[in-house]
Amino acid sequence: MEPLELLECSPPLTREPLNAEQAAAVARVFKALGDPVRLRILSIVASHAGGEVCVCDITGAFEVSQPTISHHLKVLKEVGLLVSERRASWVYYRLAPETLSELSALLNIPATV
Amino acid sequence: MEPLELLECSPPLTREPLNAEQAAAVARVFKALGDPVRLRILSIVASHAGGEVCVCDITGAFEVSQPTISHHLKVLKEVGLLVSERRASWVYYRLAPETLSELSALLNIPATV
DNA sequence: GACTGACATCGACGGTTATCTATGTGAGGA
DNA sequence: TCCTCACATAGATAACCGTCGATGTCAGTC
Repeated sequence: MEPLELLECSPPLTREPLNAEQAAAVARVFKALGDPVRLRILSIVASHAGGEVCVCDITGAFEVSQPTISHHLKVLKEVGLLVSERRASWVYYRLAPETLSELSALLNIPATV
Repeated sequence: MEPLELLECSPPLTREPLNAEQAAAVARVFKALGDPVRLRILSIVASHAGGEVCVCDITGAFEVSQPTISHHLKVLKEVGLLVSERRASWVYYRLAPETLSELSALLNIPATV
């Protein structure tokens, strides 16, 4: 699956109404962002020096169980917000390029002045 | 309730990890955006000439029932994405100022070059 | 005041989701 | 080979959510 395809060709919300297909694709990503734990995970990854974090760095920052964190990481990965790579015993997550920027552009409103 | 307060003071995701309170406030808005029908409603309002639409203009664009549209409008209003005003028999919705821009800024990633 | 049209609220139902514990898997070390 | 550590998957459960039909509310009209 190519999670970003429809996202890339969706116009800014202010230009024209989204059709059903575009809306479904975009909503999928926003739904992933609509959970406090996932948002915090994303911000941990996004703000971390070096651009990537080990899962153990994330798990330690929350009170929820390790499988729950694993579940949230999977969701963020499935919608194209994160990518992962295994090195030895550890799995590292980093931001998928472009996805956040595309969302940002989608929500951007041209200056009214 | 002031839905925008925490949103305004939340740093971009890439600057520092969100704390639990910030994440909860932001997730609330993204959750509202995480439904295809609500996204389409928002894009209809955002892209409409004049900046506001009557509920009847929205209801006609979907196959879901009128109470369902009313429910979604309520959700979008509660998180501070839309505002409404009644004039005579009709209710008009328009974008709440700033909210979309704040979300856009939140997701924005500084250029890596 | 009674009727109609526009919209909101209510209560119910089915599907989804966040969380947990238990277990599986894959890699490195003794 | 066996153990341990890091992480993912499976299955269960309780809470949440999107949708509906029925009904309420508010404004204008006859």
